[in-house]
Amino acid sequence: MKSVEIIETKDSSAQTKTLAGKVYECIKSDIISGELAQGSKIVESELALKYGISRGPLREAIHRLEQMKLIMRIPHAGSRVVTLDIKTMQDIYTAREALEGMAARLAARHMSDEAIESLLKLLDEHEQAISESDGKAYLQEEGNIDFHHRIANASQNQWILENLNGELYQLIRMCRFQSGQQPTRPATALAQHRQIAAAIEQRDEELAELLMRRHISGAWKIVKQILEQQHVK
Amino acid sequence: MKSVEIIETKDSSAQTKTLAGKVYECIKSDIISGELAQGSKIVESELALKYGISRGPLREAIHRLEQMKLIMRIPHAGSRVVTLDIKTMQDIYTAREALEGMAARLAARHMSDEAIESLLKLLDEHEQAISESDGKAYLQEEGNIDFHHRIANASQNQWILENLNGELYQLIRMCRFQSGQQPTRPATALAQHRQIAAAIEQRDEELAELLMRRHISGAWKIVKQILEQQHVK
DNA sequence: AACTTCTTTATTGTTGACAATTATTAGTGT
DNA sequence: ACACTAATAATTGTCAACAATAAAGAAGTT
Repeated sequence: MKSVEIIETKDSSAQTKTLAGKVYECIKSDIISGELAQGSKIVESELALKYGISRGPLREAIHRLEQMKLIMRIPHAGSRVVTLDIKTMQDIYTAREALEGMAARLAARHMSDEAIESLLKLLDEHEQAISESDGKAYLQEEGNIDFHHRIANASQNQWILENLNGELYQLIRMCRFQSGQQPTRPATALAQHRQIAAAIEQRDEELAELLMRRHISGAWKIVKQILEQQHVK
Repeated sequence: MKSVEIIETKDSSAQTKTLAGKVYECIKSDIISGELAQGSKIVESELALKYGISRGPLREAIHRLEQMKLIMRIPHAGSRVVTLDIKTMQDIYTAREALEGMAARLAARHMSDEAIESLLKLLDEHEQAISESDGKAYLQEEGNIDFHHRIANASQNQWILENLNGELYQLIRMCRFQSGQQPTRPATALAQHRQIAAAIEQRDEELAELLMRRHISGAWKIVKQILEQQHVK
């Protein structure tokens, strides 16, 4: 019986002020980490007891998770944790390809010179991190996310930003987490990141979008192989 | 004091079985139609009284509207109807351009021959409708939506489909409704639709995506002009 | 008069009990 | 033993009262 105690993080500060928000974060973590198994049934009274709150705020948390597509719900019949089959993940990656491609195009258009410089510096740090410890790929993974976040931010498109950092990001993270994927080919990824950054630096919108889309569709091919090896239908 | 009574429609049948679902549909209509003005404050007890339900389900409805981005909410401080400024609408249209462009690409890949034939037939009907009554543009507007829906469906991408028909569609509809936009240049739109359909028929993914993106970015330019004329900041 | 602080008020967040619905199980007939 | 129906239990949906929080207004100080 764990009680609700969350450290306030910058991206969820506004949400965690309420009980529902805190529990939402808790359950989200449990789903993404697999503590709540895919396809398992969500019983409101059970979870309410587990987190030591009443069903009201818990219900709200569940609804948010439903909107985040981490939970499937049928009226009067209850909710289940989503099951990530290959088709679902392909749809996610395809949507991400479209949106993040557009984000790269917009970044090439809007990104400030200082932000571009900072981005290039970030890539240098990544290179150093990779060469220094080619085993510890964790940092590279974090850096990977960082890179993509910066592009999304630079797009200055609120809708695209929210969807990339919200729904799509959570589902991809869940997929990575539960299939135990280690970052593949960090050097290749870095090279592609450099190409994208260069295109942005040259304000070449067309190229930036094209390269980002290739980068993501390439990532999907690898993820797909891993999933197929694990007999995920 | 209107009570809740909704005719079940196919796309919302699963949602309207519960009180929260019905009220959600009601409020959504009121927001899109402008009966609930942009930026106006949402007071829970007020609305609960208006619709004759308790605050529980109403709260759930509000949360859904928030996820649909029709309402902005701040914890402990209440909710307001979203205000559609030009930047927001531009973000929406840009996201739509990316997603529907991808949808057109996927449609060119996956659409069945019968569906394509049916699509071409639909366009013939549109042509007839336009020439018969070039004043009544309402039908053309409906048809426009129908065309885009078919492309989205043919993409067979669940995520893209849900977002195009959900969030993005509602916000664009709200914008159209409240700025009193009449369908502009139905003949031009039809011609572009024909081009897109032709590209799909030829299974030319690249061209289908390109044309769809041009089509939507063109539509945005017109919408933008209208909004600017109305001094929407 | 303007600013700060405290009090009041209005609104949201939370709770536990109750109603409605669905899933499960027991019972009956063939 | 199997299929169908009826009673039962489990779970979700709804409600109304209570607590916590933030906005609005009054009082006092500089």
